[in-house]
Order: sequence, then C-alpha cells, then structure tokens
Amino acid sequence: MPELPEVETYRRYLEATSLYQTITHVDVEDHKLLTVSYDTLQHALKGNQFTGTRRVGKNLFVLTRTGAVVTMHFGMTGDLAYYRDEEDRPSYARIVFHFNTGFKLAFICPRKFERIGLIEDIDGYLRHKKIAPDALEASTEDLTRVFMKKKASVKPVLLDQSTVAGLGNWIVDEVLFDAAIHPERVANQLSEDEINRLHAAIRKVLTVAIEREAVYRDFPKDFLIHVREWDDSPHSESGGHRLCPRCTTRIEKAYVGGRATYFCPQCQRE
DNA sequence: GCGCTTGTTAAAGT
DNA sequence: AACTTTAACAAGCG
Repeated sequence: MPELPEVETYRRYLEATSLYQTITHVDVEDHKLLTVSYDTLQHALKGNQFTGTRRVGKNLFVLTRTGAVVTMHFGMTGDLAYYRDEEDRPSYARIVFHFNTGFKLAFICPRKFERIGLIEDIDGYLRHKKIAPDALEASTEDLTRVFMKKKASVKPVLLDQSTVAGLGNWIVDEVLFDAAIHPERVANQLSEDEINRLHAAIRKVLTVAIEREAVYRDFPKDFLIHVREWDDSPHSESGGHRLCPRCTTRIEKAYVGGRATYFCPQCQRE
C-alpha cells in the first residue's frame, strides 16, 4: 500500500526515468481522477517537461520547466510504470503521460482512489491541506507538541496526516510494535520516554522500508508486518494466527479507529 | 459472491 | 466551537 516508503520509491523511479523529455500529451481515462480540469492539465503539460520531484508524506510533487507542479496521490493502490511498447502497458494505466521519446509514464490506479492535480505553490498546497512535516523530518519536539493536545488513541493520531505525514495503517502498527506501545494508549498520556521511542521507531521503520524499496516481504523477520494476512509464508501450524516475532505470544487483531490493527498484547501493554 | 481492504474526507457525534 | 469518531467512497481480490 502506498505509504511513505512506496511513494519515496515511486519518486526515485520517476526521477530515474521521466525527467527532461518533452510531453506530447496526456491520456486520462476517467476525469474524476483529476483535481483540475482535463483541459487545464493538458494545456499546462503539452510541450512541457518534468524537471524534478519533491515528496512530503504520501504526496508526490512533480516539478516542470514552466513552474507548474503536478501533484500525485497514490490512494490505496496507485503505482507508476515507465514503458515504451504498448504490449508493456500495465493494467489500470488510467492516466498516461506520453513523451516525445516514445516512452510513456503510466499512473496506475485500479481502484480509482488515486488523484492527479496541478498547482502553482507547493507550500501553499501543504498548508491548505493541513499536511504536517514529513515523518522523516519531524523532530521529537514536533511529536510532543502535537501529542500533548490529542486525547484520541495513538494509532489514529499517527495516521492523521496533520500530525506527521506519511504513516499508513501498516506502518503505524509496525512503529507501535517497535516502540512497544499499545495502539489504544491515549496520545496525551504518553511519557517523554515513550514519545522518544515512537520517534526512534518511526525513523527506523521508514528507513528500513525505504532501503528495501517498500517490498514488505524483504523486511527483517522480526518485523510485525509478516503477521498480516497477505504474507503467505508458511506459518499455518499456528492455525492461521501468527506469533509475536519477539516473545511468541499470539498476535491480536483488533479495530482501532476503524482500521484493522495488529499488536502483541505482551510487548504492547495497555 | 460476499466481505474485506486501503487513505482521505465529509458527516455525525460529543 | 472544537475536537473526535465513524462511515462512505471504488473496485479488485481472496
């Protein structure tokens, strides 16, 4: 799922493939995927070039020669693919940027939760969208300041992009597991030490995830992520349930803030 | 073939 | 009024 590490991986991919080629046109299968009108986008990009990128949380900004900025949000299932031959066109390539080199950059979005837009001013956009500093940039003090005034559970607070930007459902579980904090602990009741642990855990989990290019299968085996159901590694002797990689207690699944949440009841006491 | 999943946001609730 | 919680959204996949 496109959380911060995936979007960072996409950003590097786009930088490595799609800069400094003149855009001839953009195909958009469904205009609902755009946050600007199709005409505006087409007009701004035709003859233009991508010149760089910036990422804040899960938001990818693509800079262009004219100064216009393309915004990309990958929703839950978005991805990018660079290709030349039509036979290599991936499924659900609903938006395609065509370059004069014959290559194309596809914005893949199976579930249409993804969005592409056009803005002039990145900082203004971030302010308007209330997007907090990127999770890799946020300091312990930043975290403390926000946590002090939140009396919701830590999990939804960490998921809130105006707290810290880039954490999604899976990574929040991983971070809380690493910091040994129960997902339903009330944010403003965390101790200084616990916030320090959270901060360190965020940095550690994100750094590892980016190193492994967000391929969850390649994460260290003591990460909680392997407990999730997509993992088809053979643990079936535990009856479909998985054990804590640290203490072998059975991992619990609960719904916190309406999202599926996995945690170790032993390592993460309430 | 039904139910679950994901991130974001609008709406409802406190 | 301001903060928190819940549900809806689209659609593929198990």
